[in-house]
Order: sequence, then C-alpha cells, then structure tokens
Amino acid sequence: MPRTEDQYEQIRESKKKLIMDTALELFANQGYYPTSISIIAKKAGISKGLLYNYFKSKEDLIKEIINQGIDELFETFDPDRDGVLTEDEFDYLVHENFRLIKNNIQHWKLFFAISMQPPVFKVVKERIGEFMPKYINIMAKYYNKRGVSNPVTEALFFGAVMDGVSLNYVADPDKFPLEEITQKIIDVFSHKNSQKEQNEKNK
Amino acid sequence: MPRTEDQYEQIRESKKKLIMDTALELFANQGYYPTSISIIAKKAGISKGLLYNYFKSKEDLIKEIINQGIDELFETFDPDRDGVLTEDEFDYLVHENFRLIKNNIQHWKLFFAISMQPPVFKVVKERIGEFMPKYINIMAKYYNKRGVSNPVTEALFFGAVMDGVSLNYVADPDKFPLEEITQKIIDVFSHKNSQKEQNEKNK
Amino acid sequence: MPRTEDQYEQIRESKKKLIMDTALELFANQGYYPTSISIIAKKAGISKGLLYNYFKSKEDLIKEIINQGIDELFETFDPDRDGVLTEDEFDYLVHENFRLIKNNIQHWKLFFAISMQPPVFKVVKERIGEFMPKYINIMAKYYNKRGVSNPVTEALFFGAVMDGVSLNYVADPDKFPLEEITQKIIDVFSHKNSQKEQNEKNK
Amino acid sequence: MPRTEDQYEQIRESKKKLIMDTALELFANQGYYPTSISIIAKKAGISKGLLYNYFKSKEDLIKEIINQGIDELFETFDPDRDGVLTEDEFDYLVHENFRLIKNNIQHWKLFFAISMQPPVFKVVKERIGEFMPKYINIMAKYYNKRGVSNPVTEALFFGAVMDGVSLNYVADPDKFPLEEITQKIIDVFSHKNSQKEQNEKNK
DNA sequence: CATGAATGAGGTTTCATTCAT
DNA sequence: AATGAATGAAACCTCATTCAT
Repeated sequence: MPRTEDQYEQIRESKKKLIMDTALELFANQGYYPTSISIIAKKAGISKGLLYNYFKSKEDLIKEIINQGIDELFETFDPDRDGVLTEDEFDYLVHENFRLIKNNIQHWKLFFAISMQPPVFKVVKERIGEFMPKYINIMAKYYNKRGVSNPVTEALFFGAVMDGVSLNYVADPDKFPLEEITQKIIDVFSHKNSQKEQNEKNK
Repeated sequence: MPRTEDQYEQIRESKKKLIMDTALELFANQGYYPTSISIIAKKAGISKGLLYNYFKSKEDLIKEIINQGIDELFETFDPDRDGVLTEDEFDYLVHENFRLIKNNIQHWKLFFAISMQPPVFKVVKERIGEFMPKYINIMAKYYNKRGVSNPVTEALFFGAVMDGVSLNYVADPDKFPLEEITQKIIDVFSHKNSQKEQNEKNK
Repeated sequence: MPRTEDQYEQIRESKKKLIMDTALELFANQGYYPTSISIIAKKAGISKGLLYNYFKSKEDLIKEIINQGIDELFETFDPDRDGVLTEDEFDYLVHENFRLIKNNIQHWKLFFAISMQPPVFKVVKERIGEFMPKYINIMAKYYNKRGVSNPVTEALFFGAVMDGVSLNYVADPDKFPLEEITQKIIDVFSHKNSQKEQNEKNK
Repeated sequence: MPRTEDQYEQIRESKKKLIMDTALELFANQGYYPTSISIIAKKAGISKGLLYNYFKSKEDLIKEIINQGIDELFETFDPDRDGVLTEDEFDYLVHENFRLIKNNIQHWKLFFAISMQPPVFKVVKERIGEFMPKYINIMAKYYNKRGVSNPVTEALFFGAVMDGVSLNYVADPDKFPLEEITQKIIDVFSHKNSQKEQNEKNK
C-alpha cells in the first residue's frame, strides 16, 4: 500500500526545508559558486539525485532560499496593511527590522553575503522592484504629511540608511552599537517634530 | 635596435592595466566565477598564456583589482594628511567619495558584489582593519569638537550611511537621486550648526 | 465482492496495453533514450513503480513494443500458411503491407523512427533472422517456378524494395505516390508474364 | 615563440578529423546515446576537455559528421553538373552510390540509424529538402526521354529502391548480394531498351 | 614575450531502478 | 496492486592552469 498523500506531502515539506537550511548555511559561509551540490547533499545526508527531486537546478535552489528571506523581510513593513504609516508604526518598523536581524544574525549574515552575487542579485533586484512602488508610496505619504521637502528622496535615503546599518551590524555585530544607532535613525528619519509644527500651523 | 628597459617596463605596465580593466568590466557585469580566463584574454586581445605572465592565478588577478579600488577609496579621506578634518574637508570627503563611485560604477558594483565572498573577503577585511582606527580617530575628533554626544557612534553611523547610499546608488544608478541625497547626508552629518553654537559658547 | 481472476487478467492486460501505447508514442516522437521512464509513467497516469510491475526494464518495454509491431507485419505474409505463394497472394501481400502502414501512418512512422536505433535494432535483426529462412524459401520457390534466374537474389531485392518504399512513404506520406508505386512493384516483381511463358512452355 | 598560424591550423585540422573518425566508428557500432564522450576521447587518445575545444557539444559533433556524409552522397549525383543524365552516368550513379556505401559502411550504418532521430532528423530533412528538386528534375527528364509514363513517379520509385537496397546492405553486408542486385537495379530502372525503341520510332 | 592546444579534476545534472510503505 | 521518495552511477560539460613551441 502506498503512503497517503498527506504523508508524502509531509516528507517533501521537511526534506525541502532540510535541504534549504543546509544550503543556506553553506552558501553563506563559502559563497554560492564554491559550494558544490555534492557538499550540500553530503551535509544534508541525502544523495545528489534527491536534491534534484526538490529543486530543478542549483540556481533554483538559491532563488528559493533568497525569496524566502525577502518574504520575511518585507513582512515587517506596514504590518496592519492599511497603507498608512503612523509614527508608532515607523518606530516599530525600524526596531522590528533590526530585531529580526539580531535574532538570527547567522541567517542574515549569510543572506547579506550572497544577495549581491550575480545569480542571486537578479532575483533580489526583481523582488525589490515589486516592493518598491508600495514602499515609496507609503513612505512618501508619511514624509509629505510632515512637511519634508522631496519626500520621495527622503524615503530612498531612509531605505539606503537601513541597508547600510544592517550591513555594518551584520558584518561585525560585537563592535557595532546597534541600539544607539537605532535611536539615531529614529531621531533623524521619523521627523516627529516636523509633524508637531505642522499640526500647530493647522490650528 | 632593442628597446630600453624602461620601454619594456612601460609596455608591461600598460598591458597589465589593460588586463585589469578588461577583467574588471567582465567581473562586474557577470560576476567573478562566471567570468572565465578565456573570455578575459579574448576580450583583452591577448592569449591565455600571456595573462598568466602577469598574474599568477585568477585569484591573484581579482585581488589586485580589489586592492587598487580600496587604495583609491581610502585616498579620498583626509586628503592633506594632517589628521584633522575641517568642515570643507568633510564636504569634500562626501562629494569625492560619490564622485569616485559615479566615475567608475563598474568597479564598485564588483566591489560590493564580491567583497563578502571568500576569496576576496579576507583581503577586504584586512585592508579595512588597517584603515578603521585612523578613520574613527579623525571622525570622532571631528564630532567631539562639535559637541555631538557619542562621537564614535556618530562616526560609525556616518560610515554605515555612506555604505548604504553607495550600495543603493550602485545597484540602480539611474533611479537613485545621488545628488540630492549627498546634500542630505551633509545636512545631517556635518553638524555645522553645532560647531557654530560651540564656538559662540567658547567666547 | 472480489474480482474474478479473469477480471484481474483483463485489467492487467489493458494496463499493459496502455503503457505500451503511451511509450510507443513517446519513443517515436522523442526517441528511445531521450524518453524517460518518468515521463512515460506520468503520461500513462501511473507510477514509475507500477511500470516496473509490468516490464522488468526499459529495454524490456521497447522490445515488447517492437515485437508486437513485427508480429503484425509478418502476419501479412503467406496468409493461408500453406507455404506456397500464389500470384493472387503476392498481390495481396504487397497491397496488404502498404494498407497496414497507410491505415496507421503515425504508428509506423514512429515504428520506423526507432527500429534502427541500436537497442531496438538488435531485436529487430533477431526477429528478421528468424523470419528470413521461411520468407526466402517461399519467395525463392515462387520466383523459381517463374523461371527467374537467381531467385534468392530476387527475393532479397524485392524485400529491400518493400523496405525502401515503406520508408519513403512514411517519411513524407503527402508527397509520395504510394498507389502508383504499388502497381509498379507488382509489375516488376510478380513476374506474371514469366509464369505464363513458363506455363505455355510446359504445355 | 608561438607556432605559426599555419601550424595551428594544421594541428586543428588533423585533430578534428581524428575525433570525427573515432566518433563515427563508435556511434555507428554502439549508437549515438550509448556512446559517451569519455569513450570517444579515450579511443582517440585525447582528453575529454580537448574534444570540447573542437565541438561545442555532443550534438554538434554528430551534426558535423552527418553533414559531411550528406555532402559526400550528393556529390555522386550528376557528376559533370550539366543537368543531364546519360545512360552511362546512370550506371555510374548506381555503382558509385553503392561503392561509396561499401567503402564506408560505418558511416551509412550510423546515417540510417540516426537520421530519423530527433537531434539529427532536422538537419537531414533540411538537407534532403535542398537536394530533392534538383534530383527530381534531372531524373524525370531522363525517364521522360525514354518514354516512361509517370516519369516523376518512376524517379521517386527509383529513389526509394536505392534507399531500401542501401539499408538492407548496410544492415547485413555479408549476406546481402549487392553486386547482383546492383545489376538488377540497372536492368529495371535504366530503361535502356525504351530509349532504343524511342529512337527507332523517331526515325 | 607570446601562443593556444592540451589537460584533468571536478562541477551540474539525469535517470533507470529499488523499496518501504 | 500501487506509490513516489530515494539512490548512485554515469553522463555531459567547464575551466583554471600548463607547456611545447
């Protein structure tokens, strides 16, 4: 008697996760190209052939890993999905972003290490391309409300700063003062005072 | 009539540059691993054998390219080498940094793409390790003078922001408003007003 | 209520036919080697494992398919199995051979496409080897009776012509004038006149 | 000092021939798919890598071999290229065709074995498509002159017979009486008598 | 200094077949 | 009878590097 469909599904699910986790760790430590399918299979305790039962190519494997990471990252943004960012949500966004990275430094270190390599970068760029319009729309609205000149530019600036800080933290977590810099980012980029002035003018 | 030794040296030098420039362009566009020595040699119009006359391995070639880039970058900092950064020099530093990247986008694309990769990472980390103490010293002194609390943190923040902005610009040069953001960086990180207040208090 | 053994047998039989028909179509369109067991199973709507329940290997599968085709073809020859070929039977043989092909061009096109590939050819050659003595015996007797010199050679010639015409028809059925050429074959190879002369001499 | 271009050209020429000859022999005996690049390289006494220096894929290799064979075959037809086939030239054509096949049985074994197979079929069909109009034109003219009814049909018939005989000879060269059948073909298809009758009627 | 034919180790991928369920 | 996950051998192919010339 064959297994039930549910059993097969479960096997596939867990084995796929095993392969992706193993590959992520190796890709991050050694890089994408220097990590061979053989090594991944060996470390995951499976045969090379089986890996191709789950991913149709090495590139497909890295793409799935990357997309998974990007999905997680994007979810921190606009958590209640109402298209409007409040000041509290801005604070949350910044803190949550770094909390995510801090809680799984190894994961993000690895993620940063590979996301700029050619076969991966293409995927990353595509996904970011999808995400950007929504991001810019919400952020620009936020800055516009607070009287910031060039709100789109400010949104892009803020995004770049988040990238740079994440990158530096991940590159050397022990020496980088993430908490203090988180606060500095909020001071500089939340524009809370601007909003107050704006409100008072409206009275 | 045989060439003088000087002429030979000159030929060697220019051929080496040709190889490095060709390789840089290919590495930047296709990545390090996907670019073969064959392709580099063909594009440079020389034989594979000759390339090995100038670089002892593919890894050696990329290391020289990376080091060249790092040298250039570090030179923008503290140009008169007096250990003190003036506000004009701060402005120059920011502008010059981005001018450099803008003038040679490919180099920096490559740099970002591979700087976290195993064969290159060691070199990059070493070079940055050399540079950091001097950088932190000068920047902290600069912020200290202008009454910034946590001047070291501010220096690290500034560094991270420069990284993030450079990265975002290089990733999509056409859509990233580098000029405006350069100005925003100077507004936020030069702390010119603080200095004025400082000076007046000193009177 | 359990099925009777007969019903089981019937199910087995029809499933086997399903597999063979599916495989034949795929083998013919894509070739033997490029067609994987996986694809055959998927197209037949069964599992790979089940296929091995019916055929002990891929080679076994193709051999059964080929043998089936050969059986059908050989049956056109000497239909009343009396070991003697009359002129009417000769006509029937030629017409029936082409009718068979014409009625199922796809099938024969596919069949021709694979029968010359090494793993298949071995089987074909074997079967033809079995068939040839009987064929030669009957044909040679036929030509001998009609006073043809070298009756064995004539039999081989006739066989080769049937092959060539079948092949050409199947390769491009729309442009090949099968009816007219069938008539030409009978004109050339039935040696009816010879027989008449022979008969008249016998009087 | 490097070799001269001529020397390189010569090396390439002879090595390419070596590879093609070796591959042809193996392909013909074992089939295309069952013959591995490794085996070809080993038999040719070179490395696998070098083979890919001359042919960009296994498919490229077989295509070049096939095209070479087709070129050779087509050259036997209408040797003086005056567009008219004399009876002597007809005799020559038949004899030369079989002489060619006899002298290089392996090539033709391979040719028949794979010409209907996916990777090769497209090439073969294209090449035959180029050749057919010219062939039909000349042959039909030949038969027309000799008063054969349906000269185009006769031309196609003759072509099919040549195919069938070639195929049967190649399939089992030891047992197939090629010489005698060659004579029979000429007897049946040259229509020499018809011409005579034709000429006499013209008087 | 300069060439490119040649190597060989190692990469990715495929697939017939097995087997626990 | 039926499933499809799992295997492993072997296929095709790439490419940094060497070396005779």
